[in-house]
Amino acid sequence: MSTPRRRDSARSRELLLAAATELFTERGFDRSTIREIGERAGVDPALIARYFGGKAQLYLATLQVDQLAANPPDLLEPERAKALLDHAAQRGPGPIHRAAVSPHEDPEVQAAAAEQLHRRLVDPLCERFTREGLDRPQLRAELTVAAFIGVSLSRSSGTFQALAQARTEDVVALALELLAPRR
Amino acid sequence: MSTPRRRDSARSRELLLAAATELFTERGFDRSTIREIGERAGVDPALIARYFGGKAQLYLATLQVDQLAANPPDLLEPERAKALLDHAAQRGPGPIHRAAVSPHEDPEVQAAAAEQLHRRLVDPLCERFTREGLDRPQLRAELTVAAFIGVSLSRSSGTFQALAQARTEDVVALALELLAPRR
DNA sequence: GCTTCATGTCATCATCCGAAGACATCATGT
DNA sequence: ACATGATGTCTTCGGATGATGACATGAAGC
Repeated sequence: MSTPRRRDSARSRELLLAAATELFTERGFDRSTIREIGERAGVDPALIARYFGGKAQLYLATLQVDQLAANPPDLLEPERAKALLDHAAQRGPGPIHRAAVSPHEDPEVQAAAAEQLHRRLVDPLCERFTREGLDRPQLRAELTVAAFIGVSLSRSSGTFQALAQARTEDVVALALELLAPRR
Repeated sequence: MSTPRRRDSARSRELLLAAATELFTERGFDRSTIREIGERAGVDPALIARYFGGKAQLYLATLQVDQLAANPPDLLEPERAKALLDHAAQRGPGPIHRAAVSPHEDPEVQAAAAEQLHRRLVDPLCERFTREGLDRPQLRAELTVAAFIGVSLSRSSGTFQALAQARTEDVVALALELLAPRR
């Protein structure tokens, strides 16, 4: 068995990354402090500067690891939509979702978030719409993703009671009924 | 003609309120500072404390004045939806919209925002759905408003190019095509 | 004119934050 | 064992922010 080393930079790095993902997910970038991140990770926050360069770079790192990473989800597939909403409901909306509605101050950071958002959500939808021969596929895709993100974020915000309390299956069913293009 | 008094608390109050509405709309509550508000209003920021009690209370005051105040908009009426999206595109999403996706830290403030959101957007839709005999009218209404807000906020964030650049009429038409309940 | 209160200006405080660096401690190679 | 670099801990700095109160100034009543 591998002896648990008392000092392990890789492990510290990952602990910080995981804690940062949690906090950025729960409260967003601005309201998360590197002290909180360090506390949750059980790692001194000064190491954030050493291993990532700073809070902004740590945020960029979390974007790369965000759980959407799996095969590109197609929002119009009920199982995928449900999985995404479930994930958001249980662990909060991902940093990428937040970036869609409240842009980051640093343009570089915002651009990175936008790139992830497109690659993982918009582009797959756009391809689907193109395949289906719908007009304005890009606009349709962005509109759909924006609406989906609005629902996902609103569900976590506590502002909409019925939306937050409804079972995910019901939300997905209703949303797809509304969002699915007319045949 | 009324002599413009060099000292006029009512005027100072309104200048602060107007400037605060602008800034909260542009950058949200957290990223707006009372110094910026005072600067834009041409009024000393210390007067915020005197006339409103503090930054949070000033925010509450802006919620009451938010431009949605006019007759309850029905999102499914194209003219109303276009007006709301146009307004958001030109002057930024209102503070109420932001509150739906990123809850305020202070529960009291958040509750006030939620109340406005329901009174002005959710409730009218819910009544409409009820009249039309649709099931789950409350859930439908919240879902629709959440989606609409996602679109509105995303349009202003610069994350979605096609969505931001498309003419408002086209966005509304496409959104209504997607959102309108099946007949 | 003088008083008195409303209104406005300014300086300062306490707090929080991200960043940086000094210093301590452990691991590893020789 | 020792030297050296990696890793971790702690303190401190500079800046920003909201709040507060002391003080100044104008307005209104007498």
